[in-house]
Amino acid sequence: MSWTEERVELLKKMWNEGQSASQIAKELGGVTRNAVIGKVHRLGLSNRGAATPAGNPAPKSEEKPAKPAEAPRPEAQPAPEPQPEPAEPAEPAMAEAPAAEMDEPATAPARKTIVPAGQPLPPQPSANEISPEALAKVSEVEKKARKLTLMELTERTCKWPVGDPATEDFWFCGLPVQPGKPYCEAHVGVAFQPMSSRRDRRR
DNA sequence: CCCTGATTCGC
DNA sequence: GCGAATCAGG
Repeated sequence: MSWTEERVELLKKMWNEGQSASQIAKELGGVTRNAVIGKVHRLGLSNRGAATPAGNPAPKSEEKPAKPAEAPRPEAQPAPEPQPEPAEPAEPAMAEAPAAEMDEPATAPARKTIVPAGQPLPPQPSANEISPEALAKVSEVEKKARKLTLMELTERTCKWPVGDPATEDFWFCGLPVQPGKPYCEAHVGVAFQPMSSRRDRRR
């Protein structure tokens, strides 16, 4: 494979979108993440987002230059979602091991709830007594989600479903999973409850 | 272990 | 110019 203009453009686009080199490499195909990084450097766009092409008095601190507004107001609207029904809350918190491996692509908590696709969002973590923080983190992370389809999921992509499976507006988080877990950090936070207020199971 | 980008250097 | 190997870090 060679760096055609199209490929370079896609590279630039994705790089500036904040995609990682490996993700870009996968997307392009035929190249490794090293190739991507190498190209990125040769193109001279190593510091993405921080558009400092022409001799600009580079900012001394580098943090999140490409993030204009994002003030996590803990009291602004951590409001998750109104639960339509008591439904199924989170995931099996079990002990520690949620029966990890299943070669099935469908390892997600996808509920086949027959909800009248109107506006309720059943598969969400439904606000329980989970840390409002964790919930806020989830809604925040969903913006950065890779929005993968079922087939795009791998052993290392977060399998948290977002949206209504009955509509087109459905996808999987897809962010890097927490090693050993089926979800990314944010979703692990809501999926595995600290096992409190969970004793309704009086077997 | 998984991942990230950065650099080097033979090709 | 290219990218594998390596480095440095999370």
